[in-house]
Amino acid sequence: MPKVTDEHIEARRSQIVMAACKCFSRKGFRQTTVRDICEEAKLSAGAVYGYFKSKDDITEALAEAGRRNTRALLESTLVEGETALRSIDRVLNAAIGFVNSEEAGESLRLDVGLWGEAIHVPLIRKLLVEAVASTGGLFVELVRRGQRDGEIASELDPESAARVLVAQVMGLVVQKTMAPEIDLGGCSTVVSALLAGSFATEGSDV
Amino acid sequence: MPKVTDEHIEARRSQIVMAACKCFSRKGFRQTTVRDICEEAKLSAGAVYGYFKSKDDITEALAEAGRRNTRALLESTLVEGETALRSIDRVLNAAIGFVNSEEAGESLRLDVGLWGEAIHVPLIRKLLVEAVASTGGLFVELVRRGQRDGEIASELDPESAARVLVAQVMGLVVQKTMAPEIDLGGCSTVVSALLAGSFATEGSDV
Amino acid sequence: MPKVTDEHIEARRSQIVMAACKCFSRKGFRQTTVRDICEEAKLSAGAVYGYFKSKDDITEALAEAGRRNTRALLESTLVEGETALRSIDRVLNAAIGFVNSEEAGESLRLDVGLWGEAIHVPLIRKLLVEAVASTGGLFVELVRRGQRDGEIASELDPESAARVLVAQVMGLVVQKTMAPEIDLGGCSTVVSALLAGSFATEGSDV
Amino acid sequence: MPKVTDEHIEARRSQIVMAACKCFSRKGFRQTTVRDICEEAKLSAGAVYGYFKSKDDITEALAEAGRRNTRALLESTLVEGETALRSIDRVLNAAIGFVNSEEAGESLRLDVGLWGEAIHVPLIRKLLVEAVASTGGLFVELVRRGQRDGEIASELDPESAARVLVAQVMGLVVQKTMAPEIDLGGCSTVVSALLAGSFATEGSDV
DNA sequence: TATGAATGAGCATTCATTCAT
DNA sequence: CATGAATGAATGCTCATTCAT
Repeated sequence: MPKVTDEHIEARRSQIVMAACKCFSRKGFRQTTVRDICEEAKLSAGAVYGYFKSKDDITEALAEAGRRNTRALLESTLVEGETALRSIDRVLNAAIGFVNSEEAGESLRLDVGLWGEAIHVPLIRKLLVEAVASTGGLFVELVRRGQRDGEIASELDPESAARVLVAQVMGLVVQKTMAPEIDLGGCSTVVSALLAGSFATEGSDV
Repeated sequence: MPKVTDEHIEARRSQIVMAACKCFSRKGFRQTTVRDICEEAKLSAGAVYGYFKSKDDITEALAEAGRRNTRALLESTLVEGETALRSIDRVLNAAIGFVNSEEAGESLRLDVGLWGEAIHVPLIRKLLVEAVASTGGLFVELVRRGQRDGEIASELDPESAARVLVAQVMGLVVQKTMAPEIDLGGCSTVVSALLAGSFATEGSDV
Repeated sequence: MPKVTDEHIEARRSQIVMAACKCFSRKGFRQTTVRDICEEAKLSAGAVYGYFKSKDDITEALAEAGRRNTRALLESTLVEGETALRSIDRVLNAAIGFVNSEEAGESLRLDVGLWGEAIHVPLIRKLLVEAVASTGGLFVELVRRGQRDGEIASELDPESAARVLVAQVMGLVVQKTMAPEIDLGGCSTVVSALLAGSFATEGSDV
Repeated sequence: MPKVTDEHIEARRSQIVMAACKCFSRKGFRQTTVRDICEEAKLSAGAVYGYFKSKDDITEALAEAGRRNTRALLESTLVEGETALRSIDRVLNAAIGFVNSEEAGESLRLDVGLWGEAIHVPLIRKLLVEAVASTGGLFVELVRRGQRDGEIASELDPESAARVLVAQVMGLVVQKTMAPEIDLGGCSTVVSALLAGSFATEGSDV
């Protein structure tokens, strides 16, 4: 019974988090009631409160789950034995491609909602900062490798570079969420050009 | 029935919007009550409802005001008789500098909160899309001029380029809001490098 | 100036009462706001409160005005040199005819609303009781004359008879107000039959 | 999840309706707050809103309950094997007797309040029209039987006659509600006389 | 007097949370 | 463990009334 209990607990928690996920991305945080989540999870209020101690607690679990997903998504994109610059370009384009896809909508709305929520819920903020650090960490490593290999300008701060790269995608997430009808296709090309140094033409000066 | 009426109305609306601004950036949308706004504005509930017909109405006015501010901020940064590429760089760096500054915190938190809110409040979304379009419009023009002058790669879509540039700043806004302690100083350098084509070293390949 | 003032006061009060009358019969008491009345009267709130000290005060003035109208209406129906029974029949039928008419609707709704209101507003109740007494008084006199002239059964209590006669009309008012589409035409005939003793056939027994 | 659910729901609804009934007849609709009802029902606001979706919803349930009561009251008065005319007389007198009784006061005030409310609440009006139709239906049948048996003048419209009979009682309800101190004793006699044709003396002419 | 902006107590209603079953 | 009825504080909003101009 003890073993079952543990898995059972995880299964239930996950069931609730997924329900909350659907509700939040559908109606936003402000408008989602615990009742909504209960109905979506086909569980009674009492049951939900057996697994989470408050609505904010559910939200936090959600943020945590989101962080794991994002990281997994990014890592799956990496390819062995590829130059760092190429990896950065590939990961960025994969991310933009995902943001641009139809099926990403729900999770994107959820993310943006979470960012808005983070402002006044310290724990969510903490989780989000960790998520950015975690994602950013991957870029930091790539940038460092690029610099070591002489591909990336060595005077740039790797942390800042990673931050800029992550920010690029985050900004596009916000825009796509605001106006899902826009097509991010051309943006990939622009980002690649920026990375490759072909945004500005040879000889022009900043 | 003095003639002040019209100015008076605007003054009051602005007073309320500013109060809401403070409250929202302090506690978030979900947590700010109409009462909070009334207290911050030192006005009674009845008075507030004489100028706005609902809490959401206030939020909309807030978004509208934000849009005007952002646009004004950007335009003030432009300098006559400068190459397009330089202008883009200057505007971007000015924006990042602002985001990085202490005093921007409140308005940044407000923006991010608004983005989260936009998801399920169509009017806010509309306002935000317009704001992005308005800001982006400035970049579109700059990119076009840059292409005309042979400074910027002509095969890039100006709209997408503008979107990418705006996204860059938006992403940094989110990050700074999540963790106000981070310093965006190095990011400016990275962004400039990206624009100038010196992110990747000569000869490296994407 | 003093003379003018007095007439002026009366004119304004009447203007307000008539506006309230329209509003009440249109939206009911519960739903009519002082603002509604002000708008209908094209007067400011301050002005209205200069002539009446509260919303209930307006309502009372309304009831008072209604009482005067009803009495005047009834008296205008009386004809000199007619038997009492005939007069009763004529007045009753005139009343039912009025109730049945299109244009009576507004004032009917107002009356029924007033009756509902009377329950918890003592002064309105008092005014209504006086109105019934005043109207009833006319019937009491007619019944007494009918009894003196041997037309009406002498063992009946004139007060009760008057009450029954007035009630007859009041009940029809309620019904017509609930369902304005019903036609009270046949009711006149029935009431006349009851008065004339031809409701039950000769020889039948109660 | 015990099986009590259904009965329980009905019990609670009835408890709330009865509490509302008390409050409404005591203070009128305009003055009764949901809080009053909650306190009278010894239930929390949340509980009340679990059984009714709005204050108006409670009012409607009240009207519906009233309709059932009235109909039941009337039907219990009917006696088998009695002439129609006698039945009409008996029912009418029973009704007037009830109206005249001390304990009827509360339900009477409620009715009159409901009539006033009906004016601008369509559903209440509908319910009331049905109630009148339901009560009237009983009289329509009696009148028809009376006409078939030659007791009641055949040229009278049964529907109108029923309407007149019901109106008679309704009018007395209003009067008694306005002035509970009046005694309706004599009115019964007058109504009987009208039915029996002995209101006007033999030979007098309408 | 007339105005209408301002007041603020009060209202109907919601919803996170608890707890007896 | 699960249930869902019950709680009640809190919310967005209204409106009778006042009062400085």
